[in-house]
Amino acid sequence: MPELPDVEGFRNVLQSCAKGRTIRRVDVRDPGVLHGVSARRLRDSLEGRRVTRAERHGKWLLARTGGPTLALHFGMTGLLLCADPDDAAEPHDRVLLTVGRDHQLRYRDQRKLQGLRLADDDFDVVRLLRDQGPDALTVDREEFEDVLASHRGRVKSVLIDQSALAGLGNLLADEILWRAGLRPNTPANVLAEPERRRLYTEMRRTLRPAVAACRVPPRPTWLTGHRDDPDPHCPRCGTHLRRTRMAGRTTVWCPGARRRGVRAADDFETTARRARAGSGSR
DNA sequence: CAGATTGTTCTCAT
DNA sequence: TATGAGAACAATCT
Repeated sequence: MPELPDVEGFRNVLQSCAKGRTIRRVDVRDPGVLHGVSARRLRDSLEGRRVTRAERHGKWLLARTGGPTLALHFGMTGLLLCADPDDAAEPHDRVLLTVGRDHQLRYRDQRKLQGLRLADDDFDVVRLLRDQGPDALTVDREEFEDVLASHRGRVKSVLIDQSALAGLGNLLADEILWRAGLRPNTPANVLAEPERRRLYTEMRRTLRPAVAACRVPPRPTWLTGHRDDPDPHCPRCGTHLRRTRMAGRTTVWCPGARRRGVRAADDFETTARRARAGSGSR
């Protein structure tokens, strides 16, 4: 589940739950989620330290302490929540961090595909993020277009390749390509300038509401709202949606006419904006 | 029971 | 060197 918007939500959880508070207790209930660090060393490194900053790069969440940094990755099913330390933990709560007097961060994950790491210092953080591309939420248009121009692979593969661009997952990539009216199997480096520009614009237009919702919202006007339908149709043009496999992931796309669909989407957003502005000013 | 899953990483082939 | 396919990882659901 967790893609950039979800992790951005977890960053807010981390921020509001722990920022400025001291880590009083580290309770590793399942060491299976720890990577490269023992439960003991994690505890000894973190207990007594204060959480100073919550940062995110791509799908990585970082809890800075001024000394070591806790790095969290949520795989497909992970999440972070803030609870009362007195509330009973659930079976999939793998690590509990009691912060301050009455807050507790809980790393919960049904599976254990990813997990927690400890970076001893800032060099370690750099090492951890070394292979990550620019963050999808903050990358500027020029750099984004450079990413496209420098990859010959299919544009969908490039969008979900964390070393090319960090943060997008399977749902977001399909959603953004659909909005931009581009086929996922197009080689990234053959996209013309207007297409590259459109892709960047639609990435931003998709990310903004997704981050606000802390997920890719399955709205009726979005591809994501229909991709799991038994007989999925395009919410813009009604064309029967195609499901294929690309880069090992289920890929949903609309084989219908393209420019028309893009305008329809633009019109929808513009109309919605006007409606809001109108109702607000009257 | 087979097959699927919104993530990453590795191996092998092209 | 770059890219793609497939498997592996863990746990659950259809």
